[in-house]
Amino acid sequence: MDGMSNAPAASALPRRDQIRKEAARLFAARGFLGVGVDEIGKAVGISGPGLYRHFAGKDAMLADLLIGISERLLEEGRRRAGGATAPAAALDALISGHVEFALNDRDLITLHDRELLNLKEEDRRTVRRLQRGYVELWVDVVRQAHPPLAAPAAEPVARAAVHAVFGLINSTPHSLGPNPAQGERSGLQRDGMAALLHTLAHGAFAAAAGSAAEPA
Amino acid sequence: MDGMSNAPAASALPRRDQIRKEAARLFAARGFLGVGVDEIGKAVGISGPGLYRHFAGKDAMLADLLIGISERLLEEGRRRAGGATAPAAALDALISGHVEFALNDRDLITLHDRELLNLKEEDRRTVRRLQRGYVELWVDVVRQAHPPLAAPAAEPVARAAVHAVFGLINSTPHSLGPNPAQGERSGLQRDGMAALLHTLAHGAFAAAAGSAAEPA
DNA sequence: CCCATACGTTAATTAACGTTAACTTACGCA
DNA sequence: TGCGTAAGTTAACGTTAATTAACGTATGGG
Repeated sequence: MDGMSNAPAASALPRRDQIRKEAARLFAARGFLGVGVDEIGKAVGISGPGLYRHFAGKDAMLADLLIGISERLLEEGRRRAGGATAPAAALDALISGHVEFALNDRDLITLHDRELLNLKEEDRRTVRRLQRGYVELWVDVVRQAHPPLAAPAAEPVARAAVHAVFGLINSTPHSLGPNPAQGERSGLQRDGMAALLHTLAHGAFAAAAGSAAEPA
Repeated sequence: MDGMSNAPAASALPRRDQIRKEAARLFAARGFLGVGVDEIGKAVGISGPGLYRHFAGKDAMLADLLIGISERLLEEGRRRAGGATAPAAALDALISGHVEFALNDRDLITLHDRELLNLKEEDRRTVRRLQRGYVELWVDVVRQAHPPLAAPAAEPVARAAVHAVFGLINSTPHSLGPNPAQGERSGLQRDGMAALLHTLAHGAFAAAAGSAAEPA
């Protein structure tokens, strides 16, 4: 009655994960409504309705992807922020983590803020709750790391700055080539891009703190 | 044979512009493929296929919107950059202009980088050409305003930073409430948001220049 | 007066898509 | 051995959506 007692190491990925990966790629490339189930099936080597053995429907695939990445972002963010000793180090760790996400899981980062509107109400609420938690985490850490933003009146500023920095880091899908698969990047190497995003994010927060310090 | 010799001041907007506005709002809210022509028709007071008297098809509406905003961004950007005396002032003017766009035309900014994949090949090429021109304009100005980025090796850095700052400024749709129509904002007032985005953008570019100056 | 044109309407056409049904096949295990 | 279940297959169903056809109506100039 368990159904999956042993983890099959024979094929690289379990079917379900294989579907997740291909669906994410296709949704990111052409949009949730622009991709048919037959196409997802073909991408994993089965055809069309065979997917219904693994997911309840197309909606369920998208929900699985968006909830999954939202959970992982929040969990990893909490771990990193909690593992730091000083606020500045916590912020640094959050930024590094988000940059890693944006570079490693480009498809999911793209879907994360592009396809939320295609979720059914309940799943959308779930994702939004997780996202809200993630934002709160960042806002708290940013305000601790940058004292001028800790003033009560500066809370909306800190919050808006966090959203803006998300937009900044999540911009990588637009600024890199079409998809991972090459060693040659369009210009900047992967590590260079990570370092640059890190720097830009810190610069943005520092500027926000500076302007909040002298509100004139 | 001209068809529109006089500009009708009777109704607020000509039908065509009315359609543009409502289509942009609906596409931004639920995605190009998630909106039917009947719905667009109802939003402007006519029903369904009546739209075909004004646009060749649904694709043509999206193309019109995306090409239109790309042209206006590039044109206004060139005007602002050209009207400045010093590179720093030119960059400042570019940032202000883009922030104004993001705050005034949220729907179009959203569509601009979300629905490009729903364009037919030819229109997509047109939009991309305009976008490329806009990016080139920014890259040139940023490198003049920040000498460390003018080094040949720093060109990819400048380019990536420009994309990142676009992501930063364009994040406003996510960080503000659902849509314009209220005087009360979710937290930050409109002018405060404009000032903050301006500050964040400058901070990011300054950080990029700083890191390029000491590549260790 | 009358007809060409702009602007709509509703009905019909056609294609695509998500999902379900009905039916195989391989296989672990009592 | 034989049965239950996981995992597919193809065919059918029902819906939806974009577009086109066929058909009205006002209007303004010749």
